Amino acid sequence: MSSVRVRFAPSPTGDLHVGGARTALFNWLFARRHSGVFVLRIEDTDAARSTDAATQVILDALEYLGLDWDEGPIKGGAYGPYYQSQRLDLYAEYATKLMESGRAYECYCTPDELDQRRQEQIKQGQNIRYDGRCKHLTEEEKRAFKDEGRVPVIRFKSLEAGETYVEDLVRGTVKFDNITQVDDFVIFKSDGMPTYNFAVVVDDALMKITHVIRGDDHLSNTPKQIQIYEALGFPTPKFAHIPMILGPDKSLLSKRHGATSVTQFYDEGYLASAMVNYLSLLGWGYDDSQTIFSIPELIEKFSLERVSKNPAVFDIQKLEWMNGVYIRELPLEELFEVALPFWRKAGFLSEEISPEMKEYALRILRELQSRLKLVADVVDLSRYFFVDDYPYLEEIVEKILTKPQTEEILTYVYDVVKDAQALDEATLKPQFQVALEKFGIKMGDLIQPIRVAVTGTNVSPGIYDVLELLGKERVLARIERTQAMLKERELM
RNA sequence: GCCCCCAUCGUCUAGCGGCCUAGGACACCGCCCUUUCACGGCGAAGGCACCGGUUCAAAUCCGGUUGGGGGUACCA
Repeated sequence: MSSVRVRFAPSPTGDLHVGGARTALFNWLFARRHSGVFVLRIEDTDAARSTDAATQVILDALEYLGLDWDEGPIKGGAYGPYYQSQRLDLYAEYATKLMESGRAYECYCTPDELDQRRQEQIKQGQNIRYDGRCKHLTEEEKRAFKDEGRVPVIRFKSLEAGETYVEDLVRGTVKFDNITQVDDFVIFKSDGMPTYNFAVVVDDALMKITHVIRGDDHLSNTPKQIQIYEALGFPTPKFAHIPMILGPDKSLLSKRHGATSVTQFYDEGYLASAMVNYLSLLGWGYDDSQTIFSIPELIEKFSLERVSKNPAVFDIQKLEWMNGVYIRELPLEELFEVALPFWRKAGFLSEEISPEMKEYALRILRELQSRLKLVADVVDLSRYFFVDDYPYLEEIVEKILTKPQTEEILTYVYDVVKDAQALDEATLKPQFQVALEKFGIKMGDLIQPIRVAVTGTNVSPGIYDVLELLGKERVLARIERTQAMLKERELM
């Protein structure tokens, strides 16, 4: 049994889209599942749109997701180069073979002429296809065109009868009519670059790709590619077309639906484990009860047989939930590592971190862990732990600190804290209970004003944890700050 | 226009002729826990697009309709 070789072949024209990431993931899982080889190939034949920067972004995104490739950029391999722009002579070689065997020919029609004829075909309700008029050009005719300054393209001479069958691992056998569906398409552009449908075949064949796993949008192109494989005498690989990813409005997922690039998700603090898990569920499912899968589990359980046929809507809420699940499972030390860049960026922590500061940060994370959906949330949720001039949420002050007795309650708490041995629940709670009697209020009526006073908001971890973390000095200062703030408001 | 693909709760999906009164997860709603917010626990609501067949029996098979998606480039 020959070993599995699959590839992911992005074109470096922008960020890595989640659709591309999902395709890369399925290929990677398939390779790992079958102890095969995962090849990364950069399809940069569109010179106008491809950039080195975009290539780097894609490489970074794959690295972040943990999708390591066995052959490709940086790594190299026996079937390189892995940039299409460096394989031009190969494409020329195989195009020449097709010319020599009579399966390709020069076409001198200009884009304008082609477009005009296309419009005509549309108007007449005909199939849109190349009419083959350059198929039998004489040498004189070619010379005449050249003298006009025309630069030819090379077209593939497609089959003129019969049907082409795509044996798809996800969809079964799909039949295409050769006459109406496969025309003499361009394989070499006038700028000397191969087109996708040609280069992809040459590369996949030469790189010994055994399974082509790619987006559904390529299904219609497959018969063209199969005809090239056959014309060149290459064995055809197995195909598996996986469903598209859509936005909430059921149209193809794109930038206007919000975050769609892997880089954006990385920047917002999504864990790679959550991204991979979520992406794996877009177009694939295991059984009726499991949704959380570790990467080893995914590798063990992934199979093309269970890939679904219908397009999947990208559900950001489910991704967020899943990210929360993985954050909660993270050891505190690791959570600290991922939170650190966000804290630094917010200016809460500097480059140098003392052991005491790290200990403090770890204790904060212990309280915040169950409250995070995105790692980026850690900044807003921990602000008052790091800055003393934290903002007061106006509507919360209005709601909580304008109640009668607030002044007295704060003063009472101030005195309790001032004399307390420790700011833990065991010490404080009995004292607070005394206050309940004294003011005729419930625990919530006591704790909420304290919370707003020391954090500026009505949302925080348990109050005893907050007070203890803040420490006596800061708690007293904050109560004073709040009292001063309230006094000022009265004057206004 | 033509061709191809697809069709189970709002969303992702389980289901591959009888285990289905259609299961799970997210979201939503209610309750519990509770000092707020989360977490956690419990519960409710919610779907086989439609019409014909085949069959003793269909969400599952076949055909059509409708709807959605993709392709039809000197983009990939």
